[in-house]
This record gives sequence, C-alpha cells and structure tokens, in this order.
Amino acid sequence: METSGLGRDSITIRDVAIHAGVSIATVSRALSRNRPMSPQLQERVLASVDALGYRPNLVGRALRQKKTSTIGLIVPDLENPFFSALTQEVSRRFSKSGTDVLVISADNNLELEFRAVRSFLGRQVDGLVMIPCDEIESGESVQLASSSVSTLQLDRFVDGIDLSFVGCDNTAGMNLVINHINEFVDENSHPVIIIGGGGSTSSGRERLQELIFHRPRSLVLDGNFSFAWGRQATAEILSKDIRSGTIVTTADVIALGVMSALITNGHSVPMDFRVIGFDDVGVAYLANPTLTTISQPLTDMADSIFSFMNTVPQSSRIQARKILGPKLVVRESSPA
Amino acid sequence: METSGLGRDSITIRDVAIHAGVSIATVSRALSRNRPMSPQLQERVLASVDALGYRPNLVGRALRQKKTSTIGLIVPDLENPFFSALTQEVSRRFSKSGTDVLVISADNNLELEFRAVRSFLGRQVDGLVMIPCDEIESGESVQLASSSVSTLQLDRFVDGIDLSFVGCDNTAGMNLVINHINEFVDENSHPVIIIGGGGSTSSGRERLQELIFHRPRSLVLDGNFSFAWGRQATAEILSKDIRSGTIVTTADVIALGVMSALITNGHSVPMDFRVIGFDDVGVAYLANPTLTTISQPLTDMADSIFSFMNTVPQSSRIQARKILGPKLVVRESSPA
DNA sequence: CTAAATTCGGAAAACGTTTTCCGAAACCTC
DNA sequence: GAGGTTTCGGAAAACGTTTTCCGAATTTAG
Repeated sequence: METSGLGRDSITIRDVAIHAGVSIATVSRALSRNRPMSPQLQERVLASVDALGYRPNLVGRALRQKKTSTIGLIVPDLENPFFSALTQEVSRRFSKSGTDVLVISADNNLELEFRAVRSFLGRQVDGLVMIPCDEIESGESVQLASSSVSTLQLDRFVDGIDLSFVGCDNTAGMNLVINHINEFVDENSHPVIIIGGGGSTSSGRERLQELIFHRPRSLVLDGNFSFAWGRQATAEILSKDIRSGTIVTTADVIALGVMSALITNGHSVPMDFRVIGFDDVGVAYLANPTLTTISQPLTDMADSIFSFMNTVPQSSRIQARKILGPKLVVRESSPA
Repeated sequence: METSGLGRDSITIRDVAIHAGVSIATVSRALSRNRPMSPQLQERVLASVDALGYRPNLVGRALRQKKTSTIGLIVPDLENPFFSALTQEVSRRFSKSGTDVLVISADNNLELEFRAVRSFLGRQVDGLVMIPCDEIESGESVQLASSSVSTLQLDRFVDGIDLSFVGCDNTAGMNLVINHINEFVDENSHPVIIIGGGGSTSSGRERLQELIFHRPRSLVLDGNFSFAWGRQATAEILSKDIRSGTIVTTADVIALGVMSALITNGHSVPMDFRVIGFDDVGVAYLANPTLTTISQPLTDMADSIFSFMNTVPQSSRIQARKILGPKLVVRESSPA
C-alpha cells in the first residue's frame, strides 16, 4: 500500500535505475527501444518500471529532445459549434499518432490571440494550427508564429502571407447555393437578401464576395459569425417592411439566429422566407425547420492538417494549399 | 531584417547574457524581479532582451521550477455545447491569471480519458480538472490523477471518491422543473414522460432520480446525452401511440433532439407535447419553439474551480464541494 | 578608522531526460 | 589463437532555466 495523498516526490528514471541495478542510460534505452539490447536485461528494467509505477517526466524529455510531441490549436471562438466540431476532429486525428493537441480559444480577441501564440511558442509546441481571427489584423500573430515553428492556417487565412492553408472552397460552396436558389428565385417578386458575417475573415469575405458577384442587386448586411447578429440583421430586414424573400447567410450560426427571429415575429420559413446557411453544424439538422446549408468536410480537413504537419518541409518556402470541396445539403428551410 | 524562415536556433538566456555583458543569473533576475537589483543594470539587461527578441523557454523553466503554469481540463465531449461553453468559461477564468488551460476531449471513451490523464500527468500540469465520463468506470482515471496532482471534479463526480467537486445542484434544478409542471399537469389526461441521458454519470443519475422520485408512474427512457438519443427516444414514444404529454429530459441536447423529432412527425410543441430541457445551452434560446430549461451558472462554476485550484490545500484530506444553484427559464416549449 | 553588516553580481548545481562517446567484452574470421 | 569487428552497458554532457551559495564591494555602526 503506497502512500496516497498528494505531493510525494515522484519517481524518476534514477530510481528505476537503482531498483534494477543498472545505469540511467540503460533504463532510457529499455523504454525507448532506441537501441537494441539484450532481452533479459530489458525485461528486468521493465519489471522495475512496473514495480515502481514509473512514468517519464515529459518536461525533462522535451527539454532534451527539443520536441514536445504537442501541437497548439488556436480557435477564434469555442462556442461556435463549427469550431468546436473542427477542434474535436483535429484532436481526434492527432491523438491517434500520440501527439496531444493543446487548444486555446482567442475569444475573437486579437490580443488574446497574440498571447496564445506567445504562450504556445514558449511552450515549444512542435507545430501550430491557427484559425486566424482577422484576415488583416491577425498578420502579426501569424507572422510571429510562423517565424519560429511550423505553422498552418485552417479554415481562414491571413492576407498576403505565404503560409500553408487548409480549408474548404468557399467560392464553390457559394456557387452551389447560387445554383440552388436559381431554381426558384424570380428576380422581381422574390428578393434575395444576403446576411454576411465575419467580413474581416477570409472565409466570410470569400463567401460574401461570391454572393454579391452573382446577385449584385441584393440587399446586403454584414456583421459577425454569431447567433446574435443573425437576429439583429433580421430585425433590420423586417423594419424595412420586407415580408418575403430568400435569405442567404455566410454561416449556420447566423442562419439559426435569422430563423429564430423570423419565427418569433410570426413569419414562416420557408413559406415567407427561405433561409440558407453555411457549415452544416450539428444543430442545422435539428432546427425547425431543418436548415439548408453547405456541408464542410471536417474529417478531410483534419486529415489534411495532419498530413501537412508531418510532411511540409520546414525550411522550404514552397507553401501548400489544400482546398476541399463542400456539398450542398437541401433541407426544409429552402426546399428544392 | 532578421532571417525569416524556420528552424533557426532560438536565442537563449545565455545569448542575452553575452549581449548585455552580464551573467546568466543576472538576466534571469532582471526578468523575474526575483531579487532587487540596481535599476541601470536591470535596464541594460532588458534592452538586450528586447534587442534580441528573447522569449524564455518555458520547458526549461518548468523543469527547474517543477511547475508549468498550466492546468489540464478533460471533457467528455467537445461537441456537446454545454461542455464547450463550460470549457470556454474555465479557460477564460484561468487565462486572466496567466495559467494556460490545456483541453483534451475524451470523446466519451474511457480509454481515451485514461490516456488523457496520463498525458497530462506526464506533462506535469499544476492541476487537473475533470468532467468524468462515467460515475463508476472513471474511478481509475480520477484516482490516478488525484494521486499525483491537485485534481478537481467538475459538473460530474465519481462515486465513492473523496475528491473536491464543483457543480450545480441537480436535485434543486429538477425540483424547479417539478414545480413548474405541477402547475399544469393533470395526472390522468396529461402524462409525464421522462427521457433520461447519461444515466451512468452522476449528473444524469441525480436528475433522473429526482424526476422519478416525484413522478414515479411516468414512462422512463434512458440513454445518453446526445441529439440522436433524443430523436430515438421520441420515436419510441410515438410508436407507443402516445400523442400528448409533458416530456422532461435531463439535458438540452436531448430535448432539442426530441423537439426536432416531434415536429418532423407533425406534432406540435407545446400544444401536443411540452418539452423541458436542462443546461440552457446557447441554442435553447434559438430553437423553435424556444426551449424551457434549467440554467446552470457557468461563470460561477468557473470561478469556483479557479479558487479551489488555488486554495484547496494539497495535503489535506478535507475535500470541498461547491454546489451552485440553478435557475428555471420558462420559454415557449413549456409556457407557464 | 576599523569592524560588522549589507548589497549585489557571478559560478555552479539542480531539475529529468536523451544521447554521444568510450571501453570492455564477446563474437567472428582466417 | 591473434586480429578485427561487432555488441552492449555506463559515464557524462547536454537541453534552458532558476536558485543557492559565495565572495567582493560597498555601506553602516561604533
């Protein structure tokens, strides 16, 4: 019966060495299988490891190896279900290979984002994955990150920075939306209203631009990626005495806010207003009515991030981009 | 213009010392303000730090100080919006004090949970916060964790383990629900249906027990905390030819699944079925109809975790429990 | 003006690993 | 059986920091 309770000095590799009657180096080798050794000795060491319940101190190891088996992930906002799903997917992928993913939410705040980068760099992460808060203003953070560790941009990128990126094809996604609404939109009687969000992020901008390009005469409102903005934008629309139309948004969270506000105010979806989202977060399928949206290939994105992290050469200036194809998912909020 | 590109050897405290013409110890002291020193020397050192862009290697520091300024947070499932909101809140609280929160999702998997504990212990986190996956089966993980680092249980606890806990008063919460439904439930004509979830977690069990205690004759279905289970349970109910009633669930995610399935099948909420959730996740307010639920004090919970982590004595066997009070939020899915 | 006390910078140990380097022993090969 | 090669365990350096300990210099006290 060992002493339970806290703060007892933990056993180090030295204790194991003494217990097994070998040198420290031998213990290290027995555990890392770094160099072949005689099986009986190996077994003896491992027995001591078990007997003492030894667990290597990863801080010591990291210091020596200059490698922490850890990558950092900086997300703009964990409460956005799209980002939490993406986080889950990325963690899952890396954990298979034994590297831990450390997550910090920047809370949509540039200063916190910068601090997160510094913290991760200080912690000597082996790599950094960023979903930058802002297409312009995050430049400093991304630059700092990439100057000292292998850094990847996910879902969003920073303008004018030569850095690898994994994301979905927002333009193609919006083209799917355009094709979809072309099937029923009658330009005169059935207006298209565009509610953007995250206009200062690359993905928000790309989606919005493509929409405006194809529907230049539409009413456009731009805000951020949030439920609240969806509700607020809807209030603006209704205050303009618009009573029907197709509302295209640049994110599901906005679309859900829109639907909520419409319904609260007694308007029917899809009879009065059709609503279309982007991302296909889990609740899109549960909303009432269920939400027509663009589905992003989360698992593929996570896989790509993983393989980039392991293959993209650190020294080369050739940066890679992986743009994955989204899919249209037609549901009740905008039926075919 | 410094060399950009990766992998250049980073500057260490030694480089700063040379640049400033002082000893390593002096640099360390200038930065840590650990011991008073002459202002002009301090300034000289700090100038060198700036000039070289030196950032301390936190791994080296951690090894020496036996302290990483880091705590680990293990959550069962990041895709559950309640947990992601709680994660955000906890991170936010700790980041104010300069300690980073490292998050690992156990994916509702006991083995992954155990691995997460081992990983965090190896990484020498200063503390560990766990939302255990299972009231019984997580015992091993929690035991291991608490045996070597200050460990706190959040939202859920493990049975029969003497370890500090922060959570909300599930029993009180369910009593609020009971009082609420007592206002309109007519025992004969208006059945109460209970859809549990997470029966193998303490919070799921507590909530379910209290419901059954007060409504012993109700139909009870038990599953897990997920949208999918809510939908599945609803299918079972409808297959029994039940066409009206009050459906009380033990989590919002379940309730949202229930409402979704009811509406898909042409039943009205709250006219045919009232639906009540628990947690008050963000989307509860956006659902159609909006969801009546129990609101948990997330910020208070995060604050309590923070203060426990800093005050609860490591050696003492006296463990603390902080049970916070929830609130009833009446919305459209079950109006007053 | 001397002795004692205080200040303050530097040398070196320490944290827990991995890994390089050595040397001894064992194994071949002819 | 001698020379060469391989095998394999241990001593010690190294990773980047903080902190203890020392001693020199300066101040204060008597």
